[in-house]
Amino acid sequence: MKEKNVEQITDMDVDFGQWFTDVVVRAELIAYSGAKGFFILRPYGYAIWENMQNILDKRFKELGHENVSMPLLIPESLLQMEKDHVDGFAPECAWVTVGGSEELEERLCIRPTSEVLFCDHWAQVVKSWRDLPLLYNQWCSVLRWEKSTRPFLRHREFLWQEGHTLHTTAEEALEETEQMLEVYAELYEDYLAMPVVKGRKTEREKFAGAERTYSVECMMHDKKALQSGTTHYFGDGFARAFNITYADKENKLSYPHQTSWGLSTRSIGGIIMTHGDNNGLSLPPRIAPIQAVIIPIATQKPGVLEKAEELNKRLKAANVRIKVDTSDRSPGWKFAEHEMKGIPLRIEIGPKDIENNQCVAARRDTGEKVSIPLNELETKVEELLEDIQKSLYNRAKENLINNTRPAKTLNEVKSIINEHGGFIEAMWCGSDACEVKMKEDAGVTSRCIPFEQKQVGDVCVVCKAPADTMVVWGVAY
RNA sequence: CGGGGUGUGGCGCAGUUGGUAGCGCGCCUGGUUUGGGACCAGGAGGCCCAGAGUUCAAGUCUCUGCACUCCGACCA
Repeated sequence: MKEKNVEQITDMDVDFGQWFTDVVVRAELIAYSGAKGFFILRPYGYAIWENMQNILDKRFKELGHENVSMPLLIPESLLQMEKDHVDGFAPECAWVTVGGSEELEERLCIRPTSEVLFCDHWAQVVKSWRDLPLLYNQWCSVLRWEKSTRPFLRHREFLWQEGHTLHTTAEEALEETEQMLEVYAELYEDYLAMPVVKGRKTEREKFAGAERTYSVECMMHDKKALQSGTTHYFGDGFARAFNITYADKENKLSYPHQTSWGLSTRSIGGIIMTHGDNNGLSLPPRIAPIQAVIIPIATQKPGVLEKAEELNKRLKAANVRIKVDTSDRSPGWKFAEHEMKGIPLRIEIGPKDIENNQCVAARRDTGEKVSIPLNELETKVEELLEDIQKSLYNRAKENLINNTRPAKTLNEVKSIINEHGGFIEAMWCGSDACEVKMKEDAGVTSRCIPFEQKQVGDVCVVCKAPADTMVVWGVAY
């Protein structure tokens, strides 16, 4: 595709960070607010989030989850009941200390995550094995006082969903943890056209207070890793800390087993950095708020607007998320604008087309233009959207495969990272010291221990002790 | 929290040796156009980030803040 928009969007090969910022602002996904790290999700950006919400919310409910709403504020004493958890989150909490003109007796934390709120509530309501499992989810925003902030990738306040569940057995809770990871993986692979690496986090990288953390990891276009969704298994640690007990079938008081899992608007940053190019955003059809835009050419010529409206009605009836751009901008302007906004398909209809009983469709992903006979409109558009979805996925998958490399020695890791970046598959002995060494020497962190293991060696990439665990390493966002 | 960058109409920028603010884009009105960011005419819009200095005079010089942004360290 021809290079355009250079005045407006920084070339991604010149400065990927600036490119990203340019795209989110120019495509009207986000606006900066008056407070650092607090971003405005504009209608177009929010619409992407709403589509994700719809997909996930439906899945959650199919799997038996119920939505709830927990308070925004957490009393300090409550936050402190689980030691690892408070150690993990206290450094980035924001506090409410004054109500009206009164200094508060106990300061209140603005939730950075809501585990303790659920625990406190469950300690009161859970009585019997008949009450379990509890499968809860909430859509909300949380606050973490990040030091450096970026649109989508690191907000101080961000929108997410957090699922929290309580089970009678460890097995059931673990199953839930893995099942929800699978739900996230499906969202990424099937809807966002983003291939994922599924796996388990190391001790060092796991969630504060969790016994196990799983994640889906994605590779961005600049070959850095984005942790794209996490699920946690807590065992009965929180239950013990918060004294959540129930009478089991033998009338013994027992501690339930717990999970939590979250996915945030960060995923929108992932879509941008996976599919975007120098012309702006490029959205997978299944998540795009507008899947195709009709551009009438020569709108004053008789019949053009009417024909455009007719195509609009037909495609709408075929459940395509479609809009007609009847504004009085020039066609060229509209082409560039809608490309920047990542609309997967553009449909041009002008006097020449009407004469030939056709329209012209242009793909956002490849720039390719094809003529479509009007009697095949619906089927061709659906085919094209499907094909764009697939080809975006395939392209991202290629990027992931081509930039994942095995390494046997620390030196090899370093040279791969310096030369190519991307993911590195290397064996690991399981020791924290070796993980730290990877970070210090090569600048990479463990992304996850993939479920799909490969034997890329017999010994730890750092200490040479026998190792049978393969870890994926990378530079993370 | 460290290092860099930037603060002048909505956005991007000019602004000379200090003399009281301009350009492009965008926006509004009308008209002509329309197959890759069209053209003409008219118009609206500014406590020059803030505070304190220096000076007859500060967008410009000097301090001190603040904000945003990028890159590191830390985290979804």
